Amino acid sequence: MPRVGMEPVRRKALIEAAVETIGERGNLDVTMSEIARSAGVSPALAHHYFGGKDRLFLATMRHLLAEFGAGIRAGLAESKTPRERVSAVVARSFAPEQFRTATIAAWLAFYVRAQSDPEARRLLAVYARRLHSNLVAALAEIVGRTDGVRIAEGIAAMIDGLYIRRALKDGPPDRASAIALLEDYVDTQLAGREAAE
Amino acid sequence: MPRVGMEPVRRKALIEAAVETIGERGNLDVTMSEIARSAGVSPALAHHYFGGKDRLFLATMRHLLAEFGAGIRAGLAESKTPRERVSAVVARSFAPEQFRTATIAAWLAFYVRAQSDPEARRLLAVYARRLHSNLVAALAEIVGRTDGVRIAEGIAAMIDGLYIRRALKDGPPDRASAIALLEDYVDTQLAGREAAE
DNA sequence: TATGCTTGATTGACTGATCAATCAAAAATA
DNA sequence: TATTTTTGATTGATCAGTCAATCAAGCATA
Repeated sequence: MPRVGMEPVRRKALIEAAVETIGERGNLDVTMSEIARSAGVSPALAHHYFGGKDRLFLATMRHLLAEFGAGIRAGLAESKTPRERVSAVVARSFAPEQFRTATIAAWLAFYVRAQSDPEARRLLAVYARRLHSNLVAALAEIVGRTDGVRIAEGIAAMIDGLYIRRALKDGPPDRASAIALLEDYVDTQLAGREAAE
Repeated sequence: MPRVGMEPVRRKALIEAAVETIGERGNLDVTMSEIARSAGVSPALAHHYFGGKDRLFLATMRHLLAEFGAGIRAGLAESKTPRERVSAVVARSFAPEQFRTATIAAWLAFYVRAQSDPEARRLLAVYARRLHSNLVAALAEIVGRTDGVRIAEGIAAMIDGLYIRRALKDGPPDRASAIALLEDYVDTQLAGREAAE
């Protein structure tokens, strides 16, 4: 088995196995053995490459955050107007890879983790801040900074709320209705503010 | 020590200790010993009265849900108009007893629990359904059933989102701004819909 | 009023299982 | 042979749950 250059392959396999295992279980009470087995390696190897369970979890969070961030950036890149950028953030937040049952469950589990793990908390705070500033930047061009900040908070709260509520439902996630609810919020808010200017 | 009639006293103390302990830790990885110590009794007594950790957790959830439900009912009782009832639900959702750091953390932990524990899931589903039907009943009187259902979903998502986001912040919860964001959502939505009728 | 019985309350000590982490050694490649 | 990859076996710690024993308060009886 041991060919040279296996490290990045194994790291990736273990991280993806962690997402799946956590997603299936719905929480972080998964063992290193389970994750390793799902990745097709021994538990000892997982320790070898990540140094411990905590660090495997953090690496998994970073992976999820990086994917999410890449999606947002791609969406922003192909948008022309500020209004389109808002829609892009919303749409990418519910992109199929993100709004999957396993991914949603993992996000939720990591939110809880952030309550007690400062590094996990810091990572989530970074994500929240970026999302917020992207939204504010776009919204401020339409309705000014003050209202932009408020609407951005409403959008962010609604996105997170739809995620957490989704975690309690059965069946496949309904992306379309989530996006529709958000778009309706944005439209209604912008209509009200523009009229008030 | 052992006076008769201690059972209800101890049950209550243990449940409240569970909320505090879970709230401090931020997750459900608390031991029976910790909860029992915080309640001032031995771990064995906690097992004696609740039969196990799982059932203590479920009893704790029921306690939280019952308090929440009582708050909502009280708010509805003192409201006259449908619009007031919506505001009452919002305000009571962020009532000081509910929107406390420890309580919020416990809610979040129980949301995760519901991913793997069917009974926990059932309890949360009951709460969600009641909240939804209360909101829809009030909103339908103002904008009709179709829009009422949609706005109710938006409100519920935003409430849950503000809870989960609150869990990541430091310092005391800011109830006022949470309520303001929700009220703004409701006002803007109702204005748009009424105008469209 | 004193005596002893019953019952609920309470605990300390123990057990069995689980799991993260370690390490020395094996296996495969370069 | 030297290096990287990989694992089996082991350890040490943690905890939920159990159980037999203790303790205090009421209750009945004499």
